Amino acid sequence: MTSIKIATWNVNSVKARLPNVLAWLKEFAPDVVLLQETKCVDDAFPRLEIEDLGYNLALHGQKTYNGVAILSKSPLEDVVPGLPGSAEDDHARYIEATVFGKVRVVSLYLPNGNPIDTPKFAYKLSWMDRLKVQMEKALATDELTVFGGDYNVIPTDDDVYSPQAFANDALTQPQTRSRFRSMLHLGLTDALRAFNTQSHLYSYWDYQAGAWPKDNGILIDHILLSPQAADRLTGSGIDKGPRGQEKASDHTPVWCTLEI
DNA sequence: ATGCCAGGTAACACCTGA
Repeated sequence: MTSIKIATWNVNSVKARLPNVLAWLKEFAPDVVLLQETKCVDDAFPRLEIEDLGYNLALHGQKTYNGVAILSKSPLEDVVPGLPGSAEDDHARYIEATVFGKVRVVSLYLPNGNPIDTPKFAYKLSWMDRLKVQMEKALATDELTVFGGDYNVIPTDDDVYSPQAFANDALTQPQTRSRFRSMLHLGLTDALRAFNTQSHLYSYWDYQAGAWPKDNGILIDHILLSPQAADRLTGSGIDKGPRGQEKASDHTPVWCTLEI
């Protein structure tokens, strides 16, 4: 048996965050990393610096916005970029690959959806519907599957410092939350919650208004596991270290460990 | 509530984020 540590982190530009990312990879030593908001095309990705630390890469980037990636200390197999289900969706928000020869991992960046009275919210909801279809397909196999990323979903009012402040936000709407719950009801396990049941655990703190020192955060980065993966789950948590560093991303990594 | 910070693009302002 081998233990692997899988983490998801929205880095808010991999180029601007490169020193932070490299320092964290060395210190935290994850085996698999799911990145979001890399904000650069694949040719501009800081490939060599990360490969020097022993990682293989699967990239699905775009200019300025979005962009997802998978880093793995194992080779990456059967890489598939893009979320199926819409020909006109050109956002780089989804990539999947097999790592360690047996674990199917997905790095996803679910649309924010604000403001809720615009097509952006409809796009978010339809993207969630398409994601659920992918999850159903994965569950129809017997693979160990890990869906990690920035879901842009605050699952409950216990996952936000001020429910009132987010009452009209796309991240807390009933349509958003019901879709997230329906993913769990497929039989997926929330890796963080399997080992951490206390309320007010956060993975994101706004840059503005002193949100970090005041701990005014929200929990929006999640790792959902297929039953076969959940059977191998041995631990999980949030690594708040990176959020306190200079030039930090506004998100911090969420992680889990699997015995495979 | 908006856009108080941050990043990117492009150009010395504007868009997006959550």
